[in-house]
Amino acid sequence: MFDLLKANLRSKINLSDEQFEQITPKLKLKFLKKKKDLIMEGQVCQQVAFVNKGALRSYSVDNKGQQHVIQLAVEDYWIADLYSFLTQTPSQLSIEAIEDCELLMLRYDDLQTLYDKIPPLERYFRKLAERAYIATQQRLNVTLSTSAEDRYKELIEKHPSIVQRIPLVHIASYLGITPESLSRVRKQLYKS
Amino acid sequence: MFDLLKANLRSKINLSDEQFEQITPKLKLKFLKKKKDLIMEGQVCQQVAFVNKGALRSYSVDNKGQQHVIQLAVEDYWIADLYSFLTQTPSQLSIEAIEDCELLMLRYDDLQTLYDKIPPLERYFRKLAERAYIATQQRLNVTLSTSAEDRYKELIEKHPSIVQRIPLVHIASYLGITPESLSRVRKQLYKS
DNA sequence: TTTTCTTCTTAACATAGATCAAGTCTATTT
DNA sequence: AAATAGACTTGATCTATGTTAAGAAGAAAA
Repeated sequence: MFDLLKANLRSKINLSDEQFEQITPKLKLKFLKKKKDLIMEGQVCQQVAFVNKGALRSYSVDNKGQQHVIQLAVEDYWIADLYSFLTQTPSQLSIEAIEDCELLMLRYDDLQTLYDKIPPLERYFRKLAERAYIATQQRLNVTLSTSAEDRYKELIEKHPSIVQRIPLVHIASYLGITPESLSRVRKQLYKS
Repeated sequence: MFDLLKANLRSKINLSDEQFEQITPKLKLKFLKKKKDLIMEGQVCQQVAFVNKGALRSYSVDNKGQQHVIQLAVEDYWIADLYSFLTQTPSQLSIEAIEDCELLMLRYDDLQTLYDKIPPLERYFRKLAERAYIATQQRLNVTLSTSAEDRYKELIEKHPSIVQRIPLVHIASYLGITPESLSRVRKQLYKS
């Protein structure tokens, strides 16, 4: 049950078995059915979720009612509305299961306590935040500088499994284009 | 010389004078003239810079030779090519002074050592990375969901000083539009 | 099996913003 | 003072992507 997370932590920091055993009691296993919400806009995001199994998306809704996929998460990723989680203010995002999910939930207060008890854990989340920042900056850069077609190609290269698992609507939204456009892009790609 | 940084650190973490005095010897003051580069594409980013005075931009160059502003930094901000800095691989970004600058430079190795000596400093950079991640995610969200005009309006609201100080070309690039388009957006805004 | 969703595709038309090409107005250099 | 460069604007035209609308094919529900 904790194997995936343990391996993930240990790939980035030094963590003794005792330290890991201080963490596990704080982790709550949660099952979430496809289409169900993990959090909804307006709630305070109290927990971060580590994905043991399944796939989820976080998305915002703009003033025209359109959804925009902010993050896609599959096994071995964390997902949360970090803004809400860190500031403990109501969420502007919603998170929804795209497939049936098995999640490990970690509460805000517990995490703060663990930071003080286990310095390597704070290092882990520092690194995680840094990587997430870099990745988002690169995504922004790609969004500003390349065509829809190139963005799709890049996604295929970087995350081929996502392209296969996740419905086209959500991928299109993640790329910042309409499903219709993505469909045309695909058609174009098959030609050549 | 260290007042701005000290205040900044202390607004986010608890830090004793002794701890701060462990940090200062590692900070090197650097003056950078307008239009000069802090780092150029291809170099490894060895240091992060805290801006005491002035303004800088980091930017990428795409395969058509077009520049894209990734980050704008003024007083009280940090700037670096974080990807290069964290992975210690050659930079894909360049950083250039938009105005004459006074910077405090902190080396990668020194920072790693300081993390071990001063846990609050690691906390500071964890928080910094988290905020940067959130801000970039929101910027991406805005870029994907709103018109050039609305993005410009939002920038004026969030960072009015930047809009006044920084040349239009760079603001346009930061917003992901051409200078011509931004000029038209401005014209449109003055009308109403 | 029939009906109803989902997911994806296709086509015709509309538009925000890009591109290309000048031109103005200041500031800086010579 | 003249010349050059920098910062911004304006207009005409073009294009990638959005919008609207419809339909196909498979999956799920009834």
